[in-house]
Amino acid sequence: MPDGRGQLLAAARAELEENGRAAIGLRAIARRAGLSHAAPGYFFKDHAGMLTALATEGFTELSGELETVDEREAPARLEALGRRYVHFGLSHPALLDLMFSASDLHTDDPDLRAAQHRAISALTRVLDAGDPAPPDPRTVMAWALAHGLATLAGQGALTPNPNDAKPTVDAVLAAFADVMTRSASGT
Amino acid sequence: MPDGRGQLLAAARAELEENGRAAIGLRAIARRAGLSHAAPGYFFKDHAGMLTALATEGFTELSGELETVDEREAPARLEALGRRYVHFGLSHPALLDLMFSASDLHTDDPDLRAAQHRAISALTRVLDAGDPAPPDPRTVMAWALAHGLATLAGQGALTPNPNDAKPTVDAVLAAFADVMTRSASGT
DNA sequence: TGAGGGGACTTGACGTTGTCAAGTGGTGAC
DNA sequence: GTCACCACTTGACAACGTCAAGTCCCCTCA
Repeated sequence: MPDGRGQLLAAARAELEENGRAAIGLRAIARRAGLSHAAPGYFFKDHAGMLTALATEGFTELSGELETVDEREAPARLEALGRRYVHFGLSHPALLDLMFSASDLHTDDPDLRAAQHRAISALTRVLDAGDPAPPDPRTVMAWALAHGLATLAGQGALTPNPNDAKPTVDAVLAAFADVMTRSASGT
Repeated sequence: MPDGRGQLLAAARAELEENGRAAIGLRAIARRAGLSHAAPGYFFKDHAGMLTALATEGFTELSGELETVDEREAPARLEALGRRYVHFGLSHPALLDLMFSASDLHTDDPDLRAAQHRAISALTRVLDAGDPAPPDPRTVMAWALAHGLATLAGQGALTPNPNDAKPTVDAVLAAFADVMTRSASGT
């Protein structure tokens, strides 16, 4: 059960959340996982490759959370989706940051792309009830709002301590849902 | 006029935009600026200190752009603000990313804090016509939307190539302004 | 039973990095 | 004319990412 790759990824996750992105060195995670200094190179090829694997894991987890939203509960699903997205960002701020730092990742990695696609599908399925291209501006709007809220709150931009941000976040999500339904009813 | 600190910051900016965050090494920017390998240490103390200086510069520039919005043009100012924020993010994606990566910066640096405060003031001044605490949820909502849009577009999450994102972004901002005015008129 | 091959690492070495202590040169004050 | 200060440089060190080569162990096929 203790497979090297998994242990290394877990070590990297821990290092990321405890000490920030700069602390995830290949040798540091190897030490933490109890493997030799070159083991990460064997599994991930590269430092960027290792970050890519970490980001992939992040997208997979995010998808899992988003997919628990029931597509049928029409009025509340938008808010539910936003709440889950933001909750993810508040629980793993550094990971969300990494997931969207294109220049540090191998953006053409097929696993990464698949995981990204799954997360985006989870969003569009609920919001658009489909997968239209180009997406409805309102879908992108909801995604951008959730994403911005998640990153701002997670980095402590809204409140000095990220943990205090939840009331603000909830108020914003509620206001957004309110604004959306009002504008829709007036059509 | 060629002061060391300024040259180093310029070199760091160039390295960041050309090769991404991972490429801004202390020695690399020293080489690029034509100084000795330890010069960055003298000016910035730390690697994190150097990133902090870079982020500070970013916030100052962002403030400058946001402050050109005229506070009086009531209906359009919200959209104008969002457009400038997103434009900044599209022009300097890696910099915006860095500015909000708390774990890589010295977040208690007074210069950084002042620059952050100035940027946030520029936002709240236009949106709230003041500096209320806690801020109006709608203010935070507009900020989060602009921020999310800027980071998603800048990292190529909306379109494969970040440069193609502008039409999408414009559509979203227009839709947001529309939604906001509709919901306000129905009060 | 024994040879062969492959996966999962380790060992060792290389050049490069961040950081620090100590030095150097030039400018202005007294 | 010396003294102090500023803006760096020089040199050293441990730690880092990357690569080539080696080791161990399990599985397969004869």
